[in-house]
Amino acid sequence: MKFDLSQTEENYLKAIYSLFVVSNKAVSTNKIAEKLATKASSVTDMVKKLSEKELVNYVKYQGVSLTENGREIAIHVIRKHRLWEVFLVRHLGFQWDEVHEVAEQLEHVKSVKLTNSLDAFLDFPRYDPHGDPIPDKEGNFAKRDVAVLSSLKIGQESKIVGIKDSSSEFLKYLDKVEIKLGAAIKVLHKESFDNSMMLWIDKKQISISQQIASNLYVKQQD
Amino acid sequence: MKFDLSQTEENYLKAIYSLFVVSNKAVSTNKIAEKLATKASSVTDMVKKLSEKELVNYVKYQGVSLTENGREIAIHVIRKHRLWEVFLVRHLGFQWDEVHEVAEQLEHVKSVKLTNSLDAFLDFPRYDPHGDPIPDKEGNFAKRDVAVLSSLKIGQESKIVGIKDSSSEFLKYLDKVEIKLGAAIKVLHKESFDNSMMLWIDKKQISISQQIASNLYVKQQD
DNA sequence: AATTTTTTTTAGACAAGTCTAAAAAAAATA
DNA sequence: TATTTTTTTTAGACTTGTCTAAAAAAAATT
Repeated sequence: MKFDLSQTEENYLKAIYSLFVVSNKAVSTNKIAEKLATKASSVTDMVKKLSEKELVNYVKYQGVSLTENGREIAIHVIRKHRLWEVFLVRHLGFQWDEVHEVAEQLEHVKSVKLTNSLDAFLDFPRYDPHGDPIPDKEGNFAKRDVAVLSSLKIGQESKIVGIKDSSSEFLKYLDKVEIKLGAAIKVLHKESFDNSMMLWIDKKQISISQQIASNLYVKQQD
Repeated sequence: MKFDLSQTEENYLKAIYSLFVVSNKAVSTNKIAEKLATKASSVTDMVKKLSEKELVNYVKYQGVSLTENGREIAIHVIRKHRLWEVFLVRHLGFQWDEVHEVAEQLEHVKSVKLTNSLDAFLDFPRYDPHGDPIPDKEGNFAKRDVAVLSSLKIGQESKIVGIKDSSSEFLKYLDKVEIKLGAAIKVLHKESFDNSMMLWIDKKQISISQQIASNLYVKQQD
C-alpha cells in the first residue's frame, strides 16, 4: 500500500494534484510538462509508470487524474512542504519568499515520525506562511472561509489570510507596500471606474489596484 | 568551485572521509564498497567520476583520498548531518538511536542559509547527540580532549561525552543500563583479570565490561 | 466532411548509477 | 621466484528519467 516513491514521482503526483484542483478535470500531459518544466513525452512515460502503480488513472489521449492512493501521497507531500515552510519562517528567520526552494527539498524527506513531531513542535499550524492550508495527519485541510479581497464591500472589516499568486515578484511587492498576512483591514472606498480599493491596514491608509486585491484572500474569523 | 553534487556523490565523499580518518591512508575501493553496501566495480566507476571533478585523488589499484575540495564538501555534509541530529533530539523528541536514518536524508538538503540558520537556532552546538564534534561554518571541528573510559584510573572523575561504536545495538544497550551522554562518573574499581570497571554514575553503582568501557569517550572539562 | 493544426504518444537514444562476469594487477604463499 | 589467492578494474548490460524526431490521434478550421 505504501510505496517508496522517488522524489520525481512525488513531484509528478504533486503537480497532477495541484492542476486537478484548479480545473477539476483530467489533466493533460502538456500541462504537467509545463508545470514541471519538462517535455510531454517524458510525462507520458512517467504517467504510465504511475498508472501501473495505481497512483493515477490514465487513458491514452484523455489525460490524468489521481487515484485515492495517489491523492493521499500528494497531500502528504504538500503537508510536509507547508510544515517546513512554517518552520523556516517562524524559527529560522526566512522570509516568506525565500522558503519555497528549500521546502521543495525538505518535503521529500521520508519519516512519519519526523513529520508528525514537526507538526507538534509547530503547535499544529493550520496555514503556511502564504496562507495556504496545511493538511492534518489524516489529510484533511482546514476549511478556509475566505474571500478574495476584491469581493469585499465598502465598510467591511477583515483580515488578510492568504495570497493566490505566490510568485516571488508578488511577494516582494507585498513586502514593499507592507501588506502582511494577518493584517487587519477595512474597506474605505471602491473606485468604480477601475475597481481599485482604498483601505485601512495597520493604521495606514493605502490604495491598491483590482489586480492586487483579487490576489489576496481575506477572512472573518480565525 | 562549488559543484552541485548528487546525493550519491556526497555519500561517497562522506564514506571516503570517514574511512580515511581512521586509517590515515588511501582508502581501497573494497572498503568503500563495504561501507556503502555496494560493489567494488560501482565504486571504481564513481571514483573515476569524482576524480575528474577533482574531488578525490585516485590512482588505479592504489586507493582513494580526498582533495582539499572533496574534504571541504565531506565536512560540510557531516556538519549538516550532525546539526540535524541535534535538532531532532532536542526539539522533536527523537531518541539518539532513531536519528541517523532521518539525518541521512536531511544532510543532503542544499541551502547555506538553512544550515547556518539551523546552527544559530540550536545555539551553535559543538557536539551531536552521540558526542561527535560538529564542524563550524569554516569546517573546523571543536577539539575534543577526550579519552576512552577504559583508560581512566581508579578514583578519577569524569563525564561521558561520546561513543565510538554508534550501532543501534550499542545505543540500545546504553539506554538499558541508563548510561547517558553528559552523565558524571567516577571510577571505583578496576578488575585486573578482565578489566571490567565498577563505577558511580548518576548516584548508582554499575559494573561494565572492558568492551563497553573502550567504546565510551569521557572528558574532563567542557 | 475534408483538411489543417495542435496535442499526445511512440521509438530510439543518452546520462547516472548500478550490477555480474571476466580480465588484469597486486599481494600472499609456497 | 613461481604459483595461488585476493583485490581491483574493465566490459557489457540494466534501470530511471530524460530528450528529440517522427507518427498517430484529437481538435479546430475551412
